[in-house]
Amino acid sequence: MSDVANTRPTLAAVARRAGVSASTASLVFSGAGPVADATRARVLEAAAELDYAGPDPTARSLRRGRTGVIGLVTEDSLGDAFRDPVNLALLDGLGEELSDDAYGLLVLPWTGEPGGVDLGDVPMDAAILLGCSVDLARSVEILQRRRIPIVAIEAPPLPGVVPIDLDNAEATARGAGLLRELGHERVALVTLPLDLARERGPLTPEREAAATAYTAIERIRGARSMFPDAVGVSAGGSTVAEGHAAGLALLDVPAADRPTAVIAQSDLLAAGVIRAAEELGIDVPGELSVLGFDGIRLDGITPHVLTTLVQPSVEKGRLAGRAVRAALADGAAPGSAVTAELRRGETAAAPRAAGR
Amino acid sequence: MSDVANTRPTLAAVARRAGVSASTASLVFSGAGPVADATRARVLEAAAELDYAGPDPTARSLRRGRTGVIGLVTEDSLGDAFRDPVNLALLDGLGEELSDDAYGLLVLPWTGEPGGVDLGDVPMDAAILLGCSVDLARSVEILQRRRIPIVAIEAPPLPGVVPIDLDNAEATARGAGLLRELGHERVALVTLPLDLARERGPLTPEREAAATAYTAIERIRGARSMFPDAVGVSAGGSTVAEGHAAGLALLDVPAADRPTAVIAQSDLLAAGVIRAAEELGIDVPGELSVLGFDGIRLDGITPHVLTTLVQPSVEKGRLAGRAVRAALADGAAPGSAVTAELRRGETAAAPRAAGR
DNA sequence: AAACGGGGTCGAATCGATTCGATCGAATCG
DNA sequence: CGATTCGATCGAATCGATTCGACCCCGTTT
Repeated sequence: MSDVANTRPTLAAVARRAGVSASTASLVFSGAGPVADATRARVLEAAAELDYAGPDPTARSLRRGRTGVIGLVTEDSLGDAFRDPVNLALLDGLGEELSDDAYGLLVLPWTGEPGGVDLGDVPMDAAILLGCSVDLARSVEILQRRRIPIVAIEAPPLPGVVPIDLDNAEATARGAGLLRELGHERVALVTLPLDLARERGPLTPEREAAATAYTAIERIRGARSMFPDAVGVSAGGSTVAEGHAAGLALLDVPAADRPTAVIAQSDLLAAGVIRAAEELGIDVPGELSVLGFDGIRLDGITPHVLTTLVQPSVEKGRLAGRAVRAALADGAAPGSAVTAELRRGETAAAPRAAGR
Repeated sequence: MSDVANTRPTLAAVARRAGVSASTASLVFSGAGPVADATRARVLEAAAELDYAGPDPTARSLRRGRTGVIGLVTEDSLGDAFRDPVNLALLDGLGEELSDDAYGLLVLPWTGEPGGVDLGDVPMDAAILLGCSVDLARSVEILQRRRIPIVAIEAPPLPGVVPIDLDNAEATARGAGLLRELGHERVALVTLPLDLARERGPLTPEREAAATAYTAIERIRGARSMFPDAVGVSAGGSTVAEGHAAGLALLDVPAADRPTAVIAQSDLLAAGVIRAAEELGIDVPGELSVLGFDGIRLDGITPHVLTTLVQPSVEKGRLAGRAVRAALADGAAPGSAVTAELRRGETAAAPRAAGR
């Protein structure tokens, strides 16, 4: 009652007060091991008297070698990472799997270099890399030295990293194939940001070569497998506004130079392109076909059912969650791959169907 | 090279190999204290040889008493918490403040009881409560026992908890006042979920009395200060779809029974109500005025500029971040309050303006 | 009645670092 | 040239718990 007043009580203090050893007190709180009812009651009473809040999580983590925390590394700012509906769906799946084991999700925006979080300094049991580019390799190394299991969602293959893959290139190729079948020849691309700089602007061979964002690169590759010479514009993010700007850049030109189809790398970008077309008086799909990617719900954002590649976002989250759990339990880690399916919506048709 | 092969190397091992004491090796990595260049080099070399990844964050946390983690407690599922644009904006503000000190944000969905995360078991330096209801009081107690500073955003006042408040009741009253001035008398409410159950349905005195969601309660109170007898419907979430459903419930009735204005507790709900009105052939604002709350961007979700109460969401995040930093630095914690401002948009007008 | 078994408790080692105070040699000062 | 100071390093204590093996006592089994 004298020196314990100010400082936080410890398990040892509780044990002393209850007249038992620290080991026994520990057993009371952890639930493991047999403890006589009378003893348990005495310890709990002592704890209540001292206002003890239970074992310190940090100390427990050290001893047990587990923190109960899983890091989610993103390359976006905190807010932007979750502004993408695909990531939200992924979070749903992830939450489903992780909540069972009461894991907490530690969101770590990885900005590149300056003063940001050093992945090596963060206490966590495993890491999930979300939409991370090639630059991350160094951080991956640190985590691996620390023997932390890593699950990467749509990342370039790295040794020791469990991949959750999406057939970005192949799926895009399938979508592009549809456009080709319909008879399109002048096709333009609207891509996701190419790198951490997120600079928007026309796609040049140099910029493409310097790109680091894996998903964007793969989808470009898929599109180019059908339309090798397609022109394009890179957006500064996956938003309707960015798609709108990109759309204007591509479509606000003499009709002869205008593409007859746009391959957008996300549904939000596609919606923006469609909006731009509407503003310019270009009929979709009559004069312009638009292909999206993701298959998110576009409630009221566009009146059309988008022609797009529907990816199983929630499932990706579940798979990532399961992979983490498996890695933590067995040490073994099942990688996996999912597939996006082409949905023929209402925004793709044969070129010049309007009969000009 | 023999027994060190399998297990993770420790600072002690590195020190031994470099021929220095553990204390000196620690100084090398922490940067504190003077170390001779030659010694430093030797230690780093030893570390490299052993593939040492730097001091273990868990051990460091225990010794230092700091984890570098801040808990963000929400009552939604992982995904749903971030589906609300207001929360995203808040995250932006929070990230701004927290990234400087390289704090990680640990997202903790608090589901109530079953097997979810126990807030007492999570290693964190401070906690931010986001949109949390009265039920949380017990968890708050645990955190306080653990001497963890708590910042609560829009929560009922609790002793020892730093509040970041919004004038929900007063702002709503101002908005309702506008409707009254315009001449409305039959006004209906569309509220946010009343509790963790999120049951949708008509507002009854019993349900209102049993409500636990602070923000919803306050906004109802504000509305009732102008329209004591307003009928209402509670939604199951802050989404356009929920607003749409609520709108249909309120508006799909004989015109004589229909309210002339709806006070929605969020912009998304308001957008849903407007959509429902459109479907029913009810003109907004001619036959129905709609008031929102939040002031988010509703890009293309509705053609109108919403009449709404614009709250400074990003600022709330910043304030919360600053409060956390202050609490961690000084122990002192500045609470604060922000105000929502009425924006007269295009969705409120005098009743029956269409001249029936 | 001796041996056995097991529930209940305790001591001591351990998890991996940080940090305070002490030590020691060398450089600086008067 | 002796005294003081400063830089570099080390030992030992500490952070707060968990856990393994040992131990004791008492009820069973044969």
